[in-house]
Amino acid sequence: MAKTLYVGNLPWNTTDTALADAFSPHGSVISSRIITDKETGRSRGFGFVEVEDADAEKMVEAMNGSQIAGRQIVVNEAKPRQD
DNA sequence: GTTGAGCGTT
Repeated sequence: MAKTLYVGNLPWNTTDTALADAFSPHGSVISSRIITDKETGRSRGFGFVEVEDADAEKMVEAMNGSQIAGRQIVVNEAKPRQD
């Protein structure tokens, strides 16, 4: 089982690996992805991190308001994209 | 070489 976490307010140079590296010590990270613009190919400044269901709540509590690359980030449970 | 609220693709 896994849950998707929405991560916003990320620096432009943040990568999916940086997200996984930042969330890994706080719980089990299944996968991580940074959303990039389809037209420009550049980072949109936010991404998604898939983590274990049991750790999802802890990840949000631990990482929400935290800082990545010197910038404060926003962490929430992502809206269900598909049922 | 820019920007800053917002929820993504196979």
